[in-house]
Amino acid sequence: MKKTVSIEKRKTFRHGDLRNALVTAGLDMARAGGPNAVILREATRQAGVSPNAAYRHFANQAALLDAVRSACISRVAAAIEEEMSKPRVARDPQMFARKSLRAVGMGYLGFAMREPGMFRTAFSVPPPVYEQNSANTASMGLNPFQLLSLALDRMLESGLLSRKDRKDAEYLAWSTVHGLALLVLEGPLHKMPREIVLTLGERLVVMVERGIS
Amino acid sequence: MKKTVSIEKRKTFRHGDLRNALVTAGLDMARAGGPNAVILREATRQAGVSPNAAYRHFANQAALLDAVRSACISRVAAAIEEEMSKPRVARDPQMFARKSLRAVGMGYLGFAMREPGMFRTAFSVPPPVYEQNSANTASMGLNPFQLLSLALDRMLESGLLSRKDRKDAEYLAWSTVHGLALLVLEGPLHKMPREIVLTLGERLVVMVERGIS
DNA sequence: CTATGAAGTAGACATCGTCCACATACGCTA
DNA sequence: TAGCGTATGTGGACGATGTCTACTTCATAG
Repeated sequence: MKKTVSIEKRKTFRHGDLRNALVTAGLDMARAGGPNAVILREATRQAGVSPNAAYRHFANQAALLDAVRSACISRVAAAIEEEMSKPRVARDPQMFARKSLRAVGMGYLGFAMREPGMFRTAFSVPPPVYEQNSANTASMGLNPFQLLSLALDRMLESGLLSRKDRKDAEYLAWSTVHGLALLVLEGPLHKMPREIVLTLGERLVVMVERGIS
Repeated sequence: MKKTVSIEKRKTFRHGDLRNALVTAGLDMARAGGPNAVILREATRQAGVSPNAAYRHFANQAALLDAVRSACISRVAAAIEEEMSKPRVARDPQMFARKSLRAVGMGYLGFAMREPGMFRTAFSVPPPVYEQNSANTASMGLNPFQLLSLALDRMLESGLLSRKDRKDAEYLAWSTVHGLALLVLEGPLHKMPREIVLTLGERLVVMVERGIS
């Protein structure tokens, strides 16, 4: 239980990179136990620093949590990007668009199953991203929402989606996989086997593809 | 801020109905602030009782939260039932089935918008309801999941759904509205206006109807 | 009428977030 | 190069929460 990671009893008075150390520690806790497990004091402990030192870098524990969440969102974006980059060749534009949408959905779901704690942390309470984007990106420079938009744009361009149906389609598609993920991670479907979840995910994507237009 | 509800400084040593009083207090807190706001000590305070008294009725605060969640789920079920009972006449079976599904979805979403705290409490962490039902019902004696199943059965019976597509369809449909609700309540769509949410909800139901078969 | 056990009380402890006052030493300026 | 201002950490304290171990009260079964 007592993990006490990396407490080298630093000799310099200054830590040198405390802010980062705290976020990293917070990320570990988030990974292991979700947003509620991100304890400010524990983070300072792991960084080998007194509790109050944290307040030189974060206004309060909510601010720390916020930084951790931001990191988590980036991970989600990275997972989606990786899934999107899998299909090497993409000759048929429509097939390409379809595969893109599928990749976004399954990348999202896959990450949720692989890293429940980080996923739950990424999408909890206070980041009003509606009509507003601030970082949280991965290598491609896009956040999860923007990656989804990209996939939907490909569907529009390839003629799979009318301009009218394209509007706000991200919210429809997003709701779908997000719902499944949360029902499984912190909802009544807690005990559903992961493989079944992914199978349902595939059906979900098909459903979106068919029902959205 | 200080609500201090109903502290009549009871004269009898026994409270008489403490368990219920605690759940009620917990429900109030859940309504106001979601699952994290359900504080054991505060509940005992509102019941006019010492903190430890709670331990005569609940093993720990998690157990109290569990009771509160159960109550919240019943409320959800009630909301859905009400929405389902609205369409008086139902001549065409297919139309009836469609309306039923719509009612479940919109009842669910509507409750989420009306009672965010209770909704968030209802579907958080630990009630493994997958392949298992224990109470949490409303007047009709069905929990939200069973009400959804009922609607889908109507679609099957009226020929709107093949037997194959009917299988596990509840998870697909459920994920959809649940996702939208949570993205809005405790996710990035926090600031999305309620009316827009409901409009998206309608589109979502249509999407399910079309894409599910 | 009594004793037994369920329901409540009292006090204590560890942990958390956070505030205030104080200490340290990095790096710029004179 | 000496000195100093301030960013960064430390120490101690406070109130709040969950929970543990006694102790008390009293309704009721025998």
